[in-house]
Amino acid sequence: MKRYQKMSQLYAPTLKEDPAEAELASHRLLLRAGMIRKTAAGLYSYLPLAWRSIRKIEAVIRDEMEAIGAQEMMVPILTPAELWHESGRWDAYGPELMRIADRHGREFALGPTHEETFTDLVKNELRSYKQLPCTLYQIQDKFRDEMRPRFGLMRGREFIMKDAYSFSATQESLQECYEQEKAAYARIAERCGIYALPVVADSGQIGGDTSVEFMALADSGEAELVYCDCGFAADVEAAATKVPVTEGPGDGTLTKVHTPGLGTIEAVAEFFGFPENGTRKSLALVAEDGSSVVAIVPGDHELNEIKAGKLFGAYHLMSDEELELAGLHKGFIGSVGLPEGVRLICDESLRESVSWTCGANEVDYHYTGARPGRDFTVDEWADLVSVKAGDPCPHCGAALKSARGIEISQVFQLGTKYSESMGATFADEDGVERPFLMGCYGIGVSRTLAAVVEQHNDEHGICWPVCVAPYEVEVVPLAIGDDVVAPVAEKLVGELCADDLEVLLDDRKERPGVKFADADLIGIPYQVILGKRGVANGMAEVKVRETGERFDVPLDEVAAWLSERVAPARA
RNA sequence: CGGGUUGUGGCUCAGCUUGGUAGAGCGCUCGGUUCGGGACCGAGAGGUCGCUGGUUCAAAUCCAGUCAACCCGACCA
Repeated sequence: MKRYQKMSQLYAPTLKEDPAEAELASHRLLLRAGMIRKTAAGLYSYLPLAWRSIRKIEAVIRDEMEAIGAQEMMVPILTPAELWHESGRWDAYGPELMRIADRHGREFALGPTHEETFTDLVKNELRSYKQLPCTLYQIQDKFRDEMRPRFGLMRGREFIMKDAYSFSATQESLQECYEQEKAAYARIAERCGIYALPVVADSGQIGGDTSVEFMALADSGEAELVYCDCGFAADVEAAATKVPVTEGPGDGTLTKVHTPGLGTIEAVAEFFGFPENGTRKSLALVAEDGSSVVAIVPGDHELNEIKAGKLFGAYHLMSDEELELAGLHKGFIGSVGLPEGVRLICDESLRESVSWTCGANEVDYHYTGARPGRDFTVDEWADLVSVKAGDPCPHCGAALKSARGIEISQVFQLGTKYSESMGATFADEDGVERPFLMGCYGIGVSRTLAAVVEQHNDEHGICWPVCVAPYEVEVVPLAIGDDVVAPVAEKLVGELCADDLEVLLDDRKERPGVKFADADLIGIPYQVILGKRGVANGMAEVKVRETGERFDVPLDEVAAWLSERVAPARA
């Protein structure tokens, strides 16, 4: 027997107009539906409706964690600086780590994640391989002093996260823990009503399936990813594939061509009547160590900033002054005849190509038919490009598609990074002390809520999937003050509660239009509309929020009708 | 942290250029009429115009500083 909530008493201040501060659907609708309120930049209060959904998401997580044997616990949000010094992250984490000092001047950090705390916790108690593997987790507020908090719950400075840490004796065991978490994460996303793809997040490791992010597909997502029907998906920042390259025009002999004013890839390609892919894009940059570099990629691709960062450190593209100083000419940079002291680094995809079209390092001239090894020397071949839609899938070769996504969770194999630096060891079968092999697994709980809304809304408001809806059914009696409808609503609500349905009753003395608008905005999955005429005929009208379908159901069958549909849809 | 924009009742905004009694719509309160898709009529309440200083007889308005928020960028389980 459930209790029901009267809307007249519900703290859910809905807004008729869009708040000026909100751009994203989730941000706008959660505010308008009276589910969240901003307390300060990047800090949000969860009002009763949102909190019910959050608790449902947490319930799904708890269920899936229990199923794989992970144990829930709780550590302090406040973490002593010593732990961060041990791992080296007090300095490495940077300004994003929120620091605080107590009255004695002792320093603490508000936990942005808890590898240190959990590693420190277990290192004295998990002493033997016999106790392993062990996975512990918590659901707790996390703090990150984001440079730019935005998009409501999507990127806050304080947010709810489930974080799990596994401790294993062997790589095989770590792999197993990791796979279990990964599988659980896929089920969690699905049970929360989210369409998410597991995305390769770090391909820098050779054969590296060491980190996967789950991306809820949404145009508003901050991450760009490429994916393939074969199941491959990767963040464009991390994706690597063999980018196809076409040879440029000409017969393969080095030829200097007058190209007055053609300083862009587009103009050059048009001039030669060749696709942009047949040209070579040259970028001049200054690496972190101050050295000058020319990086060359296929003309129709972009230099990947993350990959470049790994090669060149904190680099920047040359300004006009720096170009001049280095003896380079904007729009006409190329591989042939580079000035002394400029390193030439070219993308892997170009290694087999023997007829390049690129700038001549002379204003208003390009070369065609430039051949590496014959006409110029490449100092280094490296993976430099951002993979884009249409490039071949590295697994099956089909054309990749691109999409945007919201990162809702991530699983990661840490190895011994923390256990080694913090001296967390156990005794193996031979009595030898070894560092734990660790994994960590995070889910952005509050972000998941936002992602659900991003994927389930229309022009009228939110369309909650049953599994995470604040309530399952909203009963909307019309005809205010009518002495027939009100008692019928009361009776019906009693029946629904008896069937363990979660019910919101709109008992407010509002006109029908207001009730309908709020019902659609808040987005409870099933609306039971009780009008004067229908009730007189013993009928209710049930509206399915997400599809807009309407059903006329006899009053005494409504509870059964709803139970039949709601129960199987629960998470 | 760089670039841009904005701070005026609970919300959305006008007024500022050209200084002179602080406005509208929505929301809220009371009375009445209405009642299946954000009603109407009437009567009200509610704002030191982000903050500090300056100019002026006089500042929401002009000037300087400062704080905050939002957007773009860089950054980010």
